[in-house]
Amino acid sequence: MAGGRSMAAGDFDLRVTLESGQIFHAIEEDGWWWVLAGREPLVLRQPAPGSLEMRTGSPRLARRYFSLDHPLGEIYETFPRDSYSRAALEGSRGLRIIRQPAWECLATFVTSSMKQVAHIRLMSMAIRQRFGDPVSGARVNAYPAPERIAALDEAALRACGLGFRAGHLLGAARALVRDGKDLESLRSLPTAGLRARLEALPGVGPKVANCVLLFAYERLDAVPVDVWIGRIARAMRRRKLSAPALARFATRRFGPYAGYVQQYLFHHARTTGRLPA
DNA sequence: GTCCAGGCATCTA
DNA sequence: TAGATGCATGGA
Repeated sequence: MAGGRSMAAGDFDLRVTLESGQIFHAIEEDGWWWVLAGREPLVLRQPAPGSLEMRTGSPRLARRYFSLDHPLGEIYETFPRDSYSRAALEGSRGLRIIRQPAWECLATFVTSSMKQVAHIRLMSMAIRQRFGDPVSGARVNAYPAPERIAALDEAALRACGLGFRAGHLLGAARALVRDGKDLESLRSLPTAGLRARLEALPGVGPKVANCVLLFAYERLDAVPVDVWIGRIARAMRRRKLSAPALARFATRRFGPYAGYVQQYLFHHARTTGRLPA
C-alpha cells in the first residue's frame, strides 16, 4: 500500500489510543487504521514513535481528533505516584483522550451497559452498517443521527444485538428529537449543568454521563466508574464507596486531569487483568 | 454449562 | 439515601 503524508505526533500511541475503549469502530488493515472522525475519514498509521503517516484526511483533523494538543507531559505530572498507577502510565504511554462527536459518544455508551468492549464494537458496527450513512473513502458508515434512530422501532435495534439496551437508545434519541435538542450546542454549559442534562436522557446514568463528559465534551476531570475502576478502588482503599461518590472523590483527588488518570488505570486493569496489590 | 461485561431503572426499607 | 434486583447478549 502506498504511503502518505508524514506528520509529527509526539507523546502519542495510535494503537493504544484506538484500543482503549473510547471508540468502537476503528479497523486495522495491513498496518493502516481506518477511523471516522464524525463524518470525516482518517486513514493513518504510526511507522515509528513520534510520527504519523496519513493516507486520508488532514493532519489538522488528526491533531484535533486525537487531541495532540493536550499537554501530555504536564498531565503525567499529575498522575499518582503509587506503583500501580506508574505501571499503568508506563504500559499505556501515549494514550490520549479522543475528541468524539457528542451524539455518537453518548449513543455508543448507552449501549455499553453490562457489555464487554468487543461486544460494544459488534453492536456499534451493526448499527452503523444497517442505519448509518455511507462515507466515501471509509470502511464503515457514519453513526446514524438521532433522527434516524428515533424513527426506528425497538425490534430493529434489538436485531443489532442490543437486548434491553435497545429501549434506552431509542428513548434517548426520541427525547433529543422531541426537545429539538442538539447535544453539540450544550458545549458552553458548565460541567454540573451539562451532566444534569445528560442524565435526564433515558439510559444515561452517572457512568455514561461521565464517559460523554470526558470523551465528547473534553471535561478532562470527569471520571467514569465502571467495574474495573471499582475493583481498583476497592483494592487501593479497602473500603466501599458508591460509584458516583467514587467519581467525585477521584475528581477532587486527582484534579483537572482525573479523567486521564482513570483512562490509564482502566486500560491497564482491563488489558492485564491485574489489580493493585 | 457457567461466568461476566466501560449500568440503568425501579422498587424497597 | 442506600441497597437489591431484573434486564439480553455473546465471548471466555
